[in-house]
Amino acid sequence: MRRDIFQALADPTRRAIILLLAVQSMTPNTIAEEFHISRQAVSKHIKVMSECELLSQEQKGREIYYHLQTDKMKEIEKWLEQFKELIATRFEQLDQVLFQLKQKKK
Amino acid sequence: MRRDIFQALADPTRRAIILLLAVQSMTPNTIAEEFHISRQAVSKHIKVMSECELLSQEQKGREIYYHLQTDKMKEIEKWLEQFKELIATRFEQLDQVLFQLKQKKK
DNA sequence: AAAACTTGCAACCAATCGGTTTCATTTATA
DNA sequence: TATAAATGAAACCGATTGGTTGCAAGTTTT
Repeated sequence: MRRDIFQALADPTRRAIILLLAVQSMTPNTIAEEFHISRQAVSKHIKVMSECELLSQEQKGREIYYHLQTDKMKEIEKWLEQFKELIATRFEQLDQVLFQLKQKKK
Repeated sequence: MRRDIFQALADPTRRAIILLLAVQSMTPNTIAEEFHISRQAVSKHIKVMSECELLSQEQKGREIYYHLQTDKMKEIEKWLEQFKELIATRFEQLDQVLFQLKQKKK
């Protein structure tokens, strides 16, 4: 079961959990209170995010605090950068084409 | 069937198609040549991306050229910005806490 | 020691996903 | 005009998803 941060972001509930944990590390119970789904459903979302190393856990007595691994989000940014670079080169190519057309005119 | 650009990005094949189309608009057939899946499978990926308005089509005879709507990608960036802002405020809060601790010491 | 709390895991379920094969339609070409 | 090409849509399939309920295990609290 290959996990991927893009998959982690695909679900709206998980995105909301990420934003929650971006502000403050929390336990599954307190996270679940924010949504209208069961504690176990939240637990499954946490599992998905843990599997792609987006979350780390810290046991404190019988509670577990989940921390967001903010660095992992850079993978998204990295992909977006790659994308933007391609767009940029596309425009460079277009510029080149337009320049050549201009030359021909002369 | 609510579509979402985050869903569009969730599949690795679709991400590859996006990068392809970022360079150059293409027809389903030419896209399919790049992958080891059927043309129809590519067609389904295109459908998903069209449904969230990430692609637009341009009919040219019996061919259809698919164009990437690059603006749509900004929704991802927008969400990422929101995320980064929360992280920033978290550090501000941390700074505040550290400052208060320092004051107490005095 | 017993009861309560916090959690993860397994079993189950309907819906969706990513792929296939088959077919119908439209457009270009022989 | 018959044939070939390009595409989308539908039916089907096994795997995965996002949810549920029930349960077991560890930790506090009484």
